[in-house]
Amino acid sequence: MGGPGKFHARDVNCSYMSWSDPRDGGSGRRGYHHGNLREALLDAALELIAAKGPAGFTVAEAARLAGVSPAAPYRHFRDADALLAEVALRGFDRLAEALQKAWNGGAPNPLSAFEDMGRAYLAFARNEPAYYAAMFDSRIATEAHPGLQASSDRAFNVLRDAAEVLAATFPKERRPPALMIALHIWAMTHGIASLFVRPDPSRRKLPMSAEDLLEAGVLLYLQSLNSPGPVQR
Amino acid sequence: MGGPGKFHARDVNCSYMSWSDPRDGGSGRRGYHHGNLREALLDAALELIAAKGPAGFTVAEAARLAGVSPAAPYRHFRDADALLAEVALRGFDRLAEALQKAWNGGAPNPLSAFEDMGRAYLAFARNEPAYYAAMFDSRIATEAHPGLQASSDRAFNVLRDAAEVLAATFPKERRPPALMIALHIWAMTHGIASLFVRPDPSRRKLPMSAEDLLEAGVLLYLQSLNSPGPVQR
DNA sequence: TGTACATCAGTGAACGCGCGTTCACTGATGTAC
DNA sequence: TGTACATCAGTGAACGCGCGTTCACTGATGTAC
Repeated sequence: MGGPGKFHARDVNCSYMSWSDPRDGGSGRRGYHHGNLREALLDAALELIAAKGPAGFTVAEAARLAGVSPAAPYRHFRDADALLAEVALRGFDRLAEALQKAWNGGAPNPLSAFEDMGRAYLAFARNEPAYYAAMFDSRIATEAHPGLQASSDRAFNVLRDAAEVLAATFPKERRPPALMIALHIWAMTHGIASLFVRPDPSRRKLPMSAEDLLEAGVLLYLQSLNSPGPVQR
Repeated sequence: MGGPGKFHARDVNCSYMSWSDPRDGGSGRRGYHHGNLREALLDAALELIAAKGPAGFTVAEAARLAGVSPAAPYRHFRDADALLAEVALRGFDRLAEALQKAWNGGAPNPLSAFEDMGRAYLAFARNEPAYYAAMFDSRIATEAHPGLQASSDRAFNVLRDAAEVLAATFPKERRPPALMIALHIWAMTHGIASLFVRPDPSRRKLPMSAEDLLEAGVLLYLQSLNSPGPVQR
């Protein structure tokens, strides 16, 4: 497995720079103190989750990946769940950031910005399966870890705010609440991401690109907001 | 934990009758041969998954629940994954059955039958979390276990056939393919079920009933199929 | 009806393994004076 | 600038545990004759 030294940061995320202690001159050796163990453990957890699913992560192996004794992680995390919860929290932050960036203030226009957000969600599921699994698959109870709920809400609120702007472009009569629109779009997007996109053993095949499927679905859904009346039976 | 004897069938599923060997006169004792070990192991797996998630299931504990030595399961399943795959397969069969029943041949009319199917999907996620987790959450690769893919397809085809019938009730011009409709509805339903319905530690709160959310979403989506033209910007 | 035999489901002991967590400890860091 | 000391991050050995899997076995079942 990749790279020199005992660490395996590889393509896990962007905090590679923090893996080697700045004080060791970049040689890869370190002294008694790791210097960045907390970050290193979070990176190791990501790598393990990506490789074996959220259940395949263990504190002992994360410590080994970080080149540290099995007792060391307990200086930074109360237990395995606390570490996983922190991974999930950071995942929500990254997702919120990605969605925010894709929405881009509603430019060039709310609809296409909205579609961009959907694509960003799928891209996140595809490119960050470890975060995605920690956020949605895992044994972590959202309520049990303070901050996690807030972080999750922050990500959803990006979607909700966008839905608010988008909804305002549609005729007012019979328009459903923006919150509901946001929930529908989230559910469809999340369903597509979970069933067809994330690189999991249980991923399903799809006779078209997931992006196209989502775009068509969102367009059809939103089209109804222009529709004059209720569906006819 | 419940009930007399060493077995814990409880409310796991309907095969309770098979737990006690018919040859022991219902006393709960059994001889050297279990008589229904395969079924008992599947039931035990369901119970364990329900209690601790798909990762919390182990062959040894399933054997213990079934009142049998840890080596016995290997007479019936090659390994733990084979057992889990069988659980998933049966889950798809049960889901297909539930959807078929809810669809009820499209009666009383395609739209309301379609809505009933959606509710049946949510009910399945709510009431059979163990099956649901084994089917969608797990480490089981659909392709690796013959029959599993077919079983999964069978369930989806119920939805697809229904979409076919439903689509035929809408104006033909600009109507998307029934397969696509089915995928959109599946994704939205699955998203709602996964995020808001299944009783998991990571379930989210919802400001309305999941059933109402889904019904509104499906109605809005289908409404667009009556709509005269593409969405206006 | 009885007997010999093949089949096969379950036994129980054993193996090596990795886990989570604890503990008293130790070595590095940084700060007060 | 130097020294004493508090703080704290990481050590390494140990614990008890449960796991998956194997093995030669044994007892029950059913079948041939």
